Amino acid sequence: MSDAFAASVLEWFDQHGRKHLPWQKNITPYRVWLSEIMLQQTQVTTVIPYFERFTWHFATVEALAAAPLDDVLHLWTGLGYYARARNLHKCAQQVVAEYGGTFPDTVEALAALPGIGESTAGAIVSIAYRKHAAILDGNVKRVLARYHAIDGWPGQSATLQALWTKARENTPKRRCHDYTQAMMDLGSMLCTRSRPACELCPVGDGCVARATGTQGRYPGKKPKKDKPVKTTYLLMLRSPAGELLLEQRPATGIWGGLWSFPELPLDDDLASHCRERYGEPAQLETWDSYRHTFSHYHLDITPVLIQLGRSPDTVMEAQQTLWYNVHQPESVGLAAPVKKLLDKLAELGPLGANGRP
DNA sequence: AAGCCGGGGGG
DNA sequence: CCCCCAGGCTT
Repeated sequence: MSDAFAASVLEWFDQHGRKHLPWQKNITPYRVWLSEIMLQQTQVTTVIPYFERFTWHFATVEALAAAPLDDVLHLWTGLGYYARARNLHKCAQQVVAEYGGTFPDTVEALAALPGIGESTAGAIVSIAYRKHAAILDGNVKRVLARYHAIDGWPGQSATLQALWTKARENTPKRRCHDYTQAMMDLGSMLCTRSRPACELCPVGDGCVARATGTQGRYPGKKPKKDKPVKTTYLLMLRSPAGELLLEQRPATGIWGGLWSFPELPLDDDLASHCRERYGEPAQLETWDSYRHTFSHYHLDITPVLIQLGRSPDTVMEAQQTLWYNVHQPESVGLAAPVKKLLDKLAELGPLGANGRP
């Protein structure tokens, strides 16, 4: 039963599967691991340029382990879920310290490392080491949920267990590495979220969802809850030399470890805050606010450009600060909205003009 | 079991 | 606007 399923999937893969993605060239455990971490909750087309930059800067796990965390976060800027980058760095250091720079080859040992869960471990074992292991990523969940008509949201443990059981049952001993890749290709190329191409599916004959026309029901959808809206000023404090003041955020929480503009609650009196803190000759320019959406809330941002008459005597609080030169960028991690604002500030020109276009 | 954690692509 | 993506960690 499972053999027939795998055989059909593999036959389709030989003809139509993807075989030229960057991490499919020069396959090593390091490169497979790096790609799998980047691909967590992130689409292939988004990951590709990041993967290229990362492997260019860090060709080996030793190089990654030896790098400053700020360099890692810098290269990760824009990818999101920055805990992945911090765990990536920590994991590299553990692999070097505990395994002499060679990734372990079992699901158990891999899943004990930071940032590697059961599915990512299975992908490394099967693809990099060509040993028997199952995966269960978003693609495989969708394929199996439809094929077996498994009800429920995969976030529920019962649903997840049912999917894992099917995933393990269907994974063949032979050509396991190709099967792993094939299932991900099947999910992303044919068994798509909307309008799946069932006519082209190699296992369409046995698919319960197709037979009953219920592809849209699987996998079960996550119960949605309305996201709260938060608001803030982002203070773009610009020195006479044109540099911007950035603060490093705490290691945990949103944008953990990244550098960002000082924030001020939208309720506060902007003018008096600046007067008290940065001296009178400051010029304020409030930009149009815009919405940045996270996975669990909206953040309405109002940027404020504050041109300082002189550099304040720093030492705000215990927080780490730096003056950022938009024309000679530091190698630090930046939140996406911060990077966008810095890019916009760079376009405004060397200095002088404190107005927008 | 539920919440936290980004940003972007596509409908 | 909506959805969800090669998930894992924390509580």
